[in-house]
Amino acid sequence: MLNCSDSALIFKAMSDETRLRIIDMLSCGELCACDILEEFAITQPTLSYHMKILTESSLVNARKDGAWTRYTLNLELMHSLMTFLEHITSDAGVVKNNCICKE
Amino acid sequence: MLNCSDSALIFKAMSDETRLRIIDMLSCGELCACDILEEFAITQPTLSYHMKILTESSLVNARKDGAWTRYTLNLELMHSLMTFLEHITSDAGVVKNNCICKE
DNA sequence: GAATTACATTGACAGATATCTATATGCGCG
DNA sequence: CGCGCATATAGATATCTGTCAATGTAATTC
Repeated sequence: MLNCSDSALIFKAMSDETRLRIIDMLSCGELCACDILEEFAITQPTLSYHMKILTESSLVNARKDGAWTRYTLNLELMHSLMTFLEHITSDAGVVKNNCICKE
Repeated sequence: MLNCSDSALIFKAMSDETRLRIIDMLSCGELCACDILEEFAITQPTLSYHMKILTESSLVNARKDGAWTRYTLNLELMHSLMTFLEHITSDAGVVKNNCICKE
């Protein structure tokens, strides 16, 4: 189960429109950086920077294939994130030992 | 339905551990700033800054009650956000006209 | 009405972020 | 090997973020 600290880092990775659109694209299947780059008005190093943030947060998996880097969405983590959201929005409380309503 | 631009702003508001813990606390019910402040090792102006980010993103509603400001969670927006997450992780694609898998 | 409580605003500042240009790395091919 | 393509890294820079101390504002209480 994700905690608030881990989730904050994941949400930070998702706090950029470009990166959300990349996630949306990857939901359709594996893509290489050059496929993604075509869809945006950004330079190649900027995309590389965004992909690094997405992979370091584990939201996206990277796989080397010759000269290409193939990216896929980490659906498992996305689902964990949705579970986390359900918990912090219900009075179950993720931070059970810290939630003042439990005192 | 939320788009990537709106959602990015909401995720930015959620990209901080303190703010996630505040959301978790509010899932138990209405709280005033002083109740929340007690749970953190931050100063009152810093909490005020975080509450402003949460309310401006519409994740949290603020209500004046005499000297107190009472905060509640905007569950409707949280649910919209979960729906958005489900969409960008399925090949339905939020950015339908932009998703390269549709070309 | 003076003191206290609850909260917001301001100004300062260190550190993080997003972007670019320039350059490096590493693979495949002729 | 040497060239071109795909991607990463480095360096520079402008802007944004989170935090604090100090101060302001408005309601409450005595």
